[in-house]
Amino acid sequence: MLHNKLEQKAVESGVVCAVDWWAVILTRSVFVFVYSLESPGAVAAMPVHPGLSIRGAQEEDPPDPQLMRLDNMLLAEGVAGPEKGGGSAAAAAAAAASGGAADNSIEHSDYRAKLTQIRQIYHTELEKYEQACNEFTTHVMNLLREQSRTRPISPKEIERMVGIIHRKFSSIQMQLKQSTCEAVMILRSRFLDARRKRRNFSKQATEILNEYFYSHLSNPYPSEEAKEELAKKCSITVSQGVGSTITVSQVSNWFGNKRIRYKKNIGKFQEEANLYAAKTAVNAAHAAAAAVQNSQANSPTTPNSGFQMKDEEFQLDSAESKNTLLSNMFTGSSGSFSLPNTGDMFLSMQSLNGDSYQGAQVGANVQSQVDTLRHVISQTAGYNDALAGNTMYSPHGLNANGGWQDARTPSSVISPTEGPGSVHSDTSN
DNA sequence: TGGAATGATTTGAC
DNA sequence: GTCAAATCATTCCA
Repeated sequence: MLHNKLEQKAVESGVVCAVDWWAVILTRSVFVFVYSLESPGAVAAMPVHPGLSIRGAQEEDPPDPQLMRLDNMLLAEGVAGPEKGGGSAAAAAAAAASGGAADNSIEHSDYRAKLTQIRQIYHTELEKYEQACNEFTTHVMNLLREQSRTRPISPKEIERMVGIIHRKFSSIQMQLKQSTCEAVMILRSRFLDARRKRRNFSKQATEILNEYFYSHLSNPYPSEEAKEELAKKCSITVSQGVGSTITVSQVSNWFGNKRIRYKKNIGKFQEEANLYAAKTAVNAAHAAAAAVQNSQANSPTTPNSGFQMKDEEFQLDSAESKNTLLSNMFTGSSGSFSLPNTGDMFLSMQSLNGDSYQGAQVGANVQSQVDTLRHVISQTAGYNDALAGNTMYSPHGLNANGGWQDARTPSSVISPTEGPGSVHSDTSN
């Protein structure tokens, strides 16, 4: 009876209603933030009510499993707990989950910035909430003190009232944490969705990747260094909007997809393979010519001594004049080329590869291009039975089981114009 | 608009 | 950890 009267008085004085009202106010900020992800600026317009508090209740109440789950989640997401660079841990986790893109892309920093905002809102509201709870408890205690003048109030009664307040504020706290978790989840899903959103690579990027793939057809497994190099090369040419770069994992994805799809449908990729093989072969010819010129210039008696073949060292002008034999074999740049005498062609490449330059780096450097040319030759000459075991003329380096020969010991040549002479060790395997 | 192409993800083996 | 394979999800294009 007395209790009912007291509660009624509390309601009349707006005490209990205020608690429910606070539940709305305190959690609104977080919700508003979530919706403001779409329309930033709305947060600033929201009024903020002065606070409450309930620290005592948190210490006294038995741990709520749901609350514990929320706490753990907020900690894991980097919202609760000590600040570590504005939730960078969560951002890194999200980046890792999205394919290991450890780059500081715009999207990444955007995610971090928004997570920091959520964290700030959460802590501000939590602080206000604790303060408000303390004030509110004090207010109720004063009310009880007033009541004690007219009637005796037992400690049990006081305890019960405080308990009611604490439970109310606990539920508010739960709502705040829930809202924050939802905000983080929404942000995260949008962030990940945005990354999942597929964009085709630029033509140049695809060309670079294809060039590498077809020039290493016998073993299309680029090393980490090669992947990095390719990613770097591709990023230069990619223009897909702000923050669009090709990462190492994207390069890995690309090669993974390419290997599978090539193997599944060799016929379909034939033309493409020929095109790139021809392209690479011309490059190889140019490189070989440059090597010849270089070696002659450097040391007439000891050819090729100390020669290092690299893209930037190509001497295309002289290559043009010294390799008309090979260059003339390819007509146009569309990939359609004629091989009137594939045997001769192969012989000339053999001599390039082994005979004339045996033991020299030049020979090693053009090895992959020779492989590519062999592929062209074999295709043109009708060596289509790739899986039949003719490894000499295997157009794609696939073994009889359908796997690439020596797939676990990849060649790691950075540039299609480089050869096995500059093989990098593939630490990933 | 439907199918092809393609980048990303998942799963399981190693 | 990487890989192949299957699959999903999106983009491209006739």
